[in-house]
Amino acid sequence: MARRTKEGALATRNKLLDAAEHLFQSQGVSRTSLQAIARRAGATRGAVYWHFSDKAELFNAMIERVTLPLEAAFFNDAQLPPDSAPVNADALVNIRLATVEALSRIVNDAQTRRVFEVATQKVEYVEELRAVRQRHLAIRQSFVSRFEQSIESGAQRDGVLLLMPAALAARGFHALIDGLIQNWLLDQKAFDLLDVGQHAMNIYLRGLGFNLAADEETAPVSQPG
Amino acid sequence: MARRTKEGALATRNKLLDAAEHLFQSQGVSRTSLQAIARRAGATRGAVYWHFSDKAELFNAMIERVTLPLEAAFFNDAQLPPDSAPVNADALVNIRLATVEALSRIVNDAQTRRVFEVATQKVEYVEELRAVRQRHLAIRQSFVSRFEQSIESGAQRDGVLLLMPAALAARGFHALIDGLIQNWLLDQKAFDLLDVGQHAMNIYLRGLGFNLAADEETAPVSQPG
DNA sequence: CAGTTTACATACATACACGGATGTATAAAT
DNA sequence: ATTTATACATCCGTGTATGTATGTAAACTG
Repeated sequence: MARRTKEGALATRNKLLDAAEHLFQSQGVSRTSLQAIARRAGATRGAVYWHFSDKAELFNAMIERVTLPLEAAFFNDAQLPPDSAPVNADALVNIRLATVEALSRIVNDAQTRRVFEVATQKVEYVEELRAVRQRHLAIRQSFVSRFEQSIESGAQRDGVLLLMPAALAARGFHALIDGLIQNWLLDQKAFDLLDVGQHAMNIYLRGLGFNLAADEETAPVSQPG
Repeated sequence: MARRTKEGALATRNKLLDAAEHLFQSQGVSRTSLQAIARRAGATRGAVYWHFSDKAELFNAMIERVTLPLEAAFFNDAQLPPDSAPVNADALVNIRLATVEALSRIVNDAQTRRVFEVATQKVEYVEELRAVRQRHLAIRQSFVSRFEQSIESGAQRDGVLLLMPAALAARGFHALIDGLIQNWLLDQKAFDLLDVGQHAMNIYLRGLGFNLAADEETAPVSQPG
């Protein structure tokens, strides 16, 4: 066979990535051959090598297919149009909403969950995947920076005296969320990610010095009845 | 050559595990052959197969060589002899001390750090390593349970009204510490694990409702001058 | 409609890794 | 002093992954 059409080619590409997701999840990345990926996608290794230069690039594409939209959502929702509430200065609320939405997506979207599981448990981050690691670190840094800004501006707005430099507080906040996600992915029925996530987040912010009593109702979204 | 002596055999075994640690760290578990491990240890695959049935068992032995003493230290230090202070009822202080010591060990002991790095970044948790995963989950659960008890008893002792069920609060606490460790391992010069760890821990506990002002001096250990 | 490019499929050459079989020198038991 | 089990070393057969080279039909181009 050969070239079907440009849309057909893109469909093939997506099928390959779909197959990779599932196989990586069940067998791990290193034990999954390109042959197996191609077979599951109803194609051959020829198709794989046409779309991707090697397994590392395929892996990278698989990750980005999920994380790019997720990052966009995060950075858009975080600076959402201040039409719902005039308090657009309260960056802390934005962060909390965005965090809840991220947790929610991990819980509810199977593909996101699958890819996260692969990225955290089913792959070895060695030299070959240096690019992925670098990107991961960069994204993490941008998250932490955003947290830092939000915490700092929130503290100034509310006249809160932070008990810890904002930069370090942001590290802790990120680690808390990240740790919850990773632990939940390891044993998904051990606890309710949404529930524990929201509570823990509020506890941490309260411990930082914020008084969340006022907007307490804002945080537990997705339960408006 | 052949049987040197029982001590010699144990030395060989340890050399094999040492070699495995370093090779796993730099190349990942799956890309490291038993042949390479043997070579680095100054032995051959024969020695490997004598001491371990396969790579999974070798990996498991490598993990346990570090985690078994660490667990013992944690569960001993946590219920340390109440001679230094008569307040042995304050389980919260014990937990905080044990946590700081654990972080400290990760920062200061190269071998512990190495094995943690392998366990979190350089291995794929697939069927073959189910035993390791099960053990990991069990240990985590015992940690969380201990946290839960400490939080609950601490709250009762201090008359603190917890803003969250102790079981969930413990999940959050564990996720915070675990997340900090994992993030630090990913980029060890991004922040100071001891510093951020202690601050974040105190912030979280304060957010839970505890007033740590009294024993605040107890927490920032390892800085007595 | 002929040529070119695209989107794959097929075939092959190379390269290891694994596990098991077998060999063997030495320590320990008798 | 034998015997025996131990602690390895060496060799080999088999399976399988990777990368590349080449074949080819369909789509696009002019």
